Amino acid sequence: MLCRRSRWTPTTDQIRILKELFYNKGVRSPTVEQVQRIYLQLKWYGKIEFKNVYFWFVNQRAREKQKKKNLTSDVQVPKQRTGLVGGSINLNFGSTSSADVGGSIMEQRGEDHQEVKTLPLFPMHSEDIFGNMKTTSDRGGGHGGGSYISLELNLSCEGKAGKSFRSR
Amino acid sequence: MLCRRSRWTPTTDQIRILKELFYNKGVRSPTVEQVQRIYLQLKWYGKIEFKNVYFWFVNQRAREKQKKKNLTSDVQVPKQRTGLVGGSINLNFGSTSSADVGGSIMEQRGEDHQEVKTLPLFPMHSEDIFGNMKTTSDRGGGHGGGSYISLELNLSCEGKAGKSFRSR
DNA sequence: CCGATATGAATGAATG
DNA sequence: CATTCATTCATATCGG
Repeated sequence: MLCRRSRWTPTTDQIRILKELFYNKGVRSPTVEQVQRIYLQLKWYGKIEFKNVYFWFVNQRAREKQKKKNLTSDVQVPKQRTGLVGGSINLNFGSTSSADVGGSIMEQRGEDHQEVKTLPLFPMHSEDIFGNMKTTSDRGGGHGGGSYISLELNLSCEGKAGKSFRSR
Repeated sequence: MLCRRSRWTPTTDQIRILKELFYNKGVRSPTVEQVQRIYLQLKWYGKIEFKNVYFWFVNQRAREKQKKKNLTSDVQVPKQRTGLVGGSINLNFGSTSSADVGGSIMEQRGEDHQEVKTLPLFPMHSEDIFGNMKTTSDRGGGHGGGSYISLELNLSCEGKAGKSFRSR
C-alpha cells in the first residue's frame, strides 16, 4: 500500500529523533552540517529529503514561538445578561496543564478582558508600532470598569497598514 | 495515541459574526490585532480561544478557494490523484536528472543511497538558503564540542559544527 | 448505533 | 524569520 503522498510523512522514529534534538538537545537552528547529518541519519528510518529536515526545524521554531505565548485565557466570564443562548459558558479555565513538551496550544497573550471598548481601528500609522504592540495595555491595578461588551463589529479592512499577521 | 481533545464548537452567534466579517466585511486575512479583537468579542458569546479564530479564517480561506476551484475549473480532466502523475509532461529536463514532479527548490536527492560518501555540497540555490540563513543566536555557545547531535544517532559526527546557518 | 459529511486542528511546504 | 497556502487528520454533528 504505497500511498504516494505529495508531502513527506515522517515516521515515528524520525519524529522522535527530531524532537529529541529540538527539545532535549536544544538544537534549534542546526548548522548546515548538522542538518546534513540529521538528514543522512534519518534517511535510514524512511524516505526523507534534506529539505524536509530543514523545513521541520523552521516550522518547529515558528510554532514553538506561537504556542509559547499561550496563556489559555479561555476564561470566559459567566456573564450573559442578554439572554443569549450562548450555550456553553463553562468556566473551563482549568489550568492549562501544559506540561508536555509537545503539548501546548497556541493562544495569544492572556488578554481576558472582555471589555472591548471600541478599540481604535488602526492605532498604528504604518507598520510599526514600537511599544504599542501589546494591546493588553498595562493599567496598573484598577479594573473596576464596566464589564460588558457591546459594540458590534467595528473591524475595518481598509488601508490596513501592513498586511497579515505581522505582530511585530 | 488518541488525540482526543474536544475541539471548539462555535455557537451560532459566533458563526454569524465570523461569516459577517468574512463575507460582508471582506475580512480574509485579519491581522493579529484584528484576530485578537474578534476573539475578545466572540468569547463573550461562548467558549473560544484565540487560535480558534485564527484557524477559522485559515480554513475559510482554504475552503473558499477549494470550492471555487471546483466550480470555475472547467470539466476537463479533474486530474484525480489516482496515483501516478498522469498528465504531467515530463519536460523536466532541468538540471538534475531526477525529474521530480514536485519540482521545487532545494532538491538535493540522489536517490536511495543512505550512505554518505563525500557530503556533497548542496546544489540548491544558495541564495535562498545559505544566503538568507541568519540565525541571530542559535544554541547558546555550543561551539567546539558541546552541542553535537549525537543522541542515539551514530552518524558520522566529525565534530566540526563550527559553521551555522548564519553566514555572517 | 453507524456511516457520511462538515469543519476544527495539525503540519509540511512555500513565499517574501 | 513571519505569515500564508495546501493537504491531511480528527471529530462533532447529522441522517437513517
